[in-house]
Amino acid sequence: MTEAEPRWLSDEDQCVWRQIIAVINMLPPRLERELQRAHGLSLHDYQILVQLSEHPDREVRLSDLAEATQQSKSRLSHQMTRMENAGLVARRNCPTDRRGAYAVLTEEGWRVLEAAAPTHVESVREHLMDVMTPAQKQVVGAAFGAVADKLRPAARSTVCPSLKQPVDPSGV
Amino acid sequence: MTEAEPRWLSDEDQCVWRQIIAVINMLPPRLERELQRAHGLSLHDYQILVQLSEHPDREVRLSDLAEATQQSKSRLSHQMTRMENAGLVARRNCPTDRRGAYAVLTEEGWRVLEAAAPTHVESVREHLMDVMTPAQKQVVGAAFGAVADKLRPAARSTVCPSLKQPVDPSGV
DNA sequence: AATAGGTCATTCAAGCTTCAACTATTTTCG
DNA sequence: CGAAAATAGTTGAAGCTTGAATGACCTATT
Repeated sequence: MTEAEPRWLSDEDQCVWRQIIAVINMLPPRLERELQRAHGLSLHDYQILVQLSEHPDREVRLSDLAEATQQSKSRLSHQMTRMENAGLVARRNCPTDRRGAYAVLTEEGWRVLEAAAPTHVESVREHLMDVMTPAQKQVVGAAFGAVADKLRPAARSTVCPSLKQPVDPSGV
Repeated sequence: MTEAEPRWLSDEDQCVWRQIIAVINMLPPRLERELQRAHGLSLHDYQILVQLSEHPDREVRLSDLAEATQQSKSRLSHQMTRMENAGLVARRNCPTDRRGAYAVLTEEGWRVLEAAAPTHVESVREHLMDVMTPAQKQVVGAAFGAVADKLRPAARSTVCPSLKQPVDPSGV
């Protein structure tokens, strides 16, 4: 693609976009392979374990979990089934809403997460965080924060009580 | 996720990492849905069409194409089969290396790309480029260029020169 | 010229993701 | 109230991705 016609991307923007998409294409597979080899977990498994571990009683409503991990309910449902079969999580019916259910972290799931976390963090450092300067990281954080906010289904940012204790800005 | 024992992530890094992964999780599906609805193309289809369109004779060796689009040969092979069936590309045997093959952009593929490009560019703008300030874009380009370079098997840098000049992050 | 070892590309099977359809429950509101 | 609409979550089938295995060909070394 070359011609500059209506609302095209400038050369600089084009270049930035290609770097971003290259990272999007390469980073998750790399992290996943390392997680997989070392602990038999997928990246999505890991993200779910992390979410659960950070919530009171290590349980989260499925809808909230789907939103927190940026995936469809359908996918989460399949994912849950797999992780349930692997013994990492369990489902629990919601007493106050009979449609609903909680995902609960099992003891096993907690242990696996504890074991996997250091390796995974090391991967993230090696391939991402240690490659950027502190100043770059700060700008990237701000820029991607804005992008992510705009991508998120805007509705319920402050509503749902079962999510989010206040405090820690890093802790979603 | 609590103890800080080995090499953990700082709160700031943690926060940056979560923004990045949120974008990685949300951006491609969003762009893909818009491309799909408007032109029946997947993001990977589009990336391949773009690559081909930019090469002499609109053809590229499959290995090179796989590398340029950051995917495995296996995946590309399946992808090619699908796109061939859709009439977007064709395969051509390499005359000088009988193991090899070229992917060639068809007339149809070119037309589809021409039709899809404006919409897709608009999506990229809307969800990504227009959300970042020029200064942010520059820093993100440089940072992700470094990350991508380190993730790539061996190859050369693809950071365009304009991104390499340092930037004052306070001006962001 | 022979052979060992590399590269190019495809195939298969298993697993994962997507989308639409579906059940069951709760909420809205005329 | 009671019908319509919205929400929570699941399911199934089709399609896509992955990783290992394979076949075919090239290249370096001897």
